Amino acid sequence: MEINKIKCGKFSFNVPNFDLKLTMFSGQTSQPPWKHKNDYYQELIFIEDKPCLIKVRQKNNHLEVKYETDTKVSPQDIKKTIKYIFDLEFNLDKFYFNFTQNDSIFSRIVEKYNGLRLFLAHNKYECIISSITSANNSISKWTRSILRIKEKLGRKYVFPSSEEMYYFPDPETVLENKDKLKYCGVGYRYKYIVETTKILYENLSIDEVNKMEYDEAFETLLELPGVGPKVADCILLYGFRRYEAFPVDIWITRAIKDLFGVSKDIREFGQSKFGKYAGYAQLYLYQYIRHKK
DNA sequence: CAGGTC
DNA sequence: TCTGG
Repeated sequence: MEINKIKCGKFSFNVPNFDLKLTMFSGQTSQPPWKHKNDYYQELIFIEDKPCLIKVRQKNNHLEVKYETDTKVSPQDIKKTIKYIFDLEFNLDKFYFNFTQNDSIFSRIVEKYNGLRLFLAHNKYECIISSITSANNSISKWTRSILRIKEKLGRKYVFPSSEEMYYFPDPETVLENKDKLKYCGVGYRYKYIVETTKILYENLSIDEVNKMEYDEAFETLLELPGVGPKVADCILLYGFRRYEAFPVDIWITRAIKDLFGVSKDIREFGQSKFGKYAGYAQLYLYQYIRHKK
C-alpha cells in the first residue's frame, strides 16, 4: 500500500539517562529490535491511526529522529510516542538510588548497564503473540518468528524513501491466514497463538485488560492458551507498562538464587522486594546474570 | 543446546 | 514437550 499526503522531517531532543542499543537489545522484550539501517534503527508505528516510519539514532544525550508519515501526525506526537516506547519519562536515577544504597552488587550492576530502560510495545497484540512465542524458545528464534509473521501475514507499507516496512497483522488477519502462520517457525505454539487470537478477537478486549488492576489483569491473561506466569508478566511489563510485574524465566531464577539464595516463589520474592520497581529490577538482574561468567 | 506451559 | 542454529 502506498501512502499519500505524506511528509518527511527530522528533529532531535535531549534524553535523560538512556542507552538506546542496550535498551533495544536487552533480550526479553515485547518486540524484535528495530531494523538497523544507515546508522539508524527504524520501525513502522501507528500514530493517531496513521502509519509512521520512525528512524532513531542516539548521539550522546540526544536522540535524532527522522520520520515519514501522514501530514496529520505532528513531530510532537512522534516525540511522545518515542518517549513512551523507550520509557524516557521513567526516573531511572530514583530507581538506582533506591537499590544501590548499601548494596555493592546492585551498584555494580546499575553502573554497568547504565541507561537501560524498558522497551515498550507499540502494539499490544503483537506483544502478546511475541510473548507467547518467546516461551520455551531462544531469543533468536522468536525474533525470527515475529519478523516472519510480519512479512507473511502483515501488510506492507512503502514510504517515500522507498523504504518497505511490514506491520504486524491484526487478530482478524491472523485468523483468516492461519495456514500461513504455520510457516513462521512458531512450532507447537501455533495452536496457542490461534486460540489466544480467537479469544482476543471474540471475547476479550485488550483495552479492557489494560484498564484492570495488575492482579486482575495477571489472572485474566493466565486464561489465555500459551500464557503462564512468565508470559503474563512479560505482557504486563512490556506491553502494558506495569512496573510491578516481575517475569521469572530461568535466568531470573538463577540471578535470584545467585544473589539472594532464594529458589522458590521467586515472583513473589521479587515483587515484595522491589515493589513498584520489580520490572526494572528484573531488567537489570537479567543483564547481570546473562553476562556473568 | 535453549527454554515456559500444559 | 518441540525445533532451528
